[in-house]
Amino acid sequence: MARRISPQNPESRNTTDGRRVEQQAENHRRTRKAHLSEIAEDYVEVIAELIDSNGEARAVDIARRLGVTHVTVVKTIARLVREDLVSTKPYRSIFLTDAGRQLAEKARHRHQIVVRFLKSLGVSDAAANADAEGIEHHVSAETLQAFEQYCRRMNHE
Amino acid sequence: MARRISPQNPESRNTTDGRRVEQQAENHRRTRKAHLSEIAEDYVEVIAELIDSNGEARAVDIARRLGVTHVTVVKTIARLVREDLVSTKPYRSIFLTDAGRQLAEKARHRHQIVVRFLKSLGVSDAAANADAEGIEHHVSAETLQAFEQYCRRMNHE
DNA sequence: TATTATATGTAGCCTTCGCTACACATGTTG
DNA sequence: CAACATGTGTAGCGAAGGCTACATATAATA
Ligand SMILES: [Mn+2]
Ligand SMILES: [Mn+2]
Ligand SMILES: [Mn+2]
Ligand SMILES: [Mn+2]
Repeated sequence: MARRISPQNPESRNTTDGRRVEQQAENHRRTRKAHLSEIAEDYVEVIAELIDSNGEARAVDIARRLGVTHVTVVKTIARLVREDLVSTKPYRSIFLTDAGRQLAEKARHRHQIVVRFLKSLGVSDAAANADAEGIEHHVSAETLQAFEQYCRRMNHE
Repeated sequence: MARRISPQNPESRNTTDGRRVEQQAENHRRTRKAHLSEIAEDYVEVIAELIDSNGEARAVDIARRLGVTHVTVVKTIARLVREDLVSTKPYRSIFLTDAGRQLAEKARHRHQIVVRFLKSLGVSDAAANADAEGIEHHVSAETLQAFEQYCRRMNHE
């Protein structure tokens, strides 16, 4: 049983199939890579929100909003500093660099569109907000545009 | 500048705001948790595919489809064994447990719905397939239902 | 101002998912 | 069956994101 059709046996290794498999791998790689930027996006998004509403972003507030401890925030912020998305001074609050502000703006924009889209589809506010937090990071420009278009169509009728 | 309205100053700490912040934290926690199951879902999904098409799932094939090395596969499979989703014997291929099969079925189903939904929205095949790989893991039952409903509406007209 | 509450920072731990390098088992083929 | 190709396993590394415990700094207040 369990006859071996695959690896060493070329049967399932034709070019067509090989291309399909490579495409699948590429999609998974993209998704994994997206996950690396997810956290960065959520951080700068929350930081931008805090700066808007409070005038500044402090580690405890970021921690509270992300549901992690302040230690985790401090460590992650260190990475974001390395990546030139935020800047800090000891015992002072956290600032966005130009790149960080830009990323935050993009993230916020996308977040809003995804939420609006889900609501337009008939999803409840609670579920829309919850799901958007994950979905937002995996939406390509093309898909985002489709979401926007759908919202527009819904409103203009 | 940068007046301090937040932490030690109660101004932005009323109950309403506090609840909103707690909700936001909960959404982020959910998303993080979802990420832990993402990889498990992708693995069992790919394993199920391979068993269907090849009669068995081997580490190299899983690796090829996920775009990682076989070492990563072996290590992750070890975790899935601990979690009772798959089983292995040394130098033999990889099998799904009942729980694994069940999860794979759910993952495949969801994956298909998300892809169909995106295509129905007008997204290209390439983008739909790529984006679905990430989106699928962040779609609640409610949202999935909304996706299905939309597809049905599109077909029945 | 002294005390207390809150915020920030640091040390050190864990887990997961990646990788390379190399050893060993199994399958294929001359 | 011997040689070679392919698959599997293991050792050991790194980066990230979590955490607790504890030290230090800053802010609020008695
Ligand atoms: Mn998010
Ligand atoms: Mn967001
Ligand atoms: Mn996936
Ligand atoms: Mn999938």
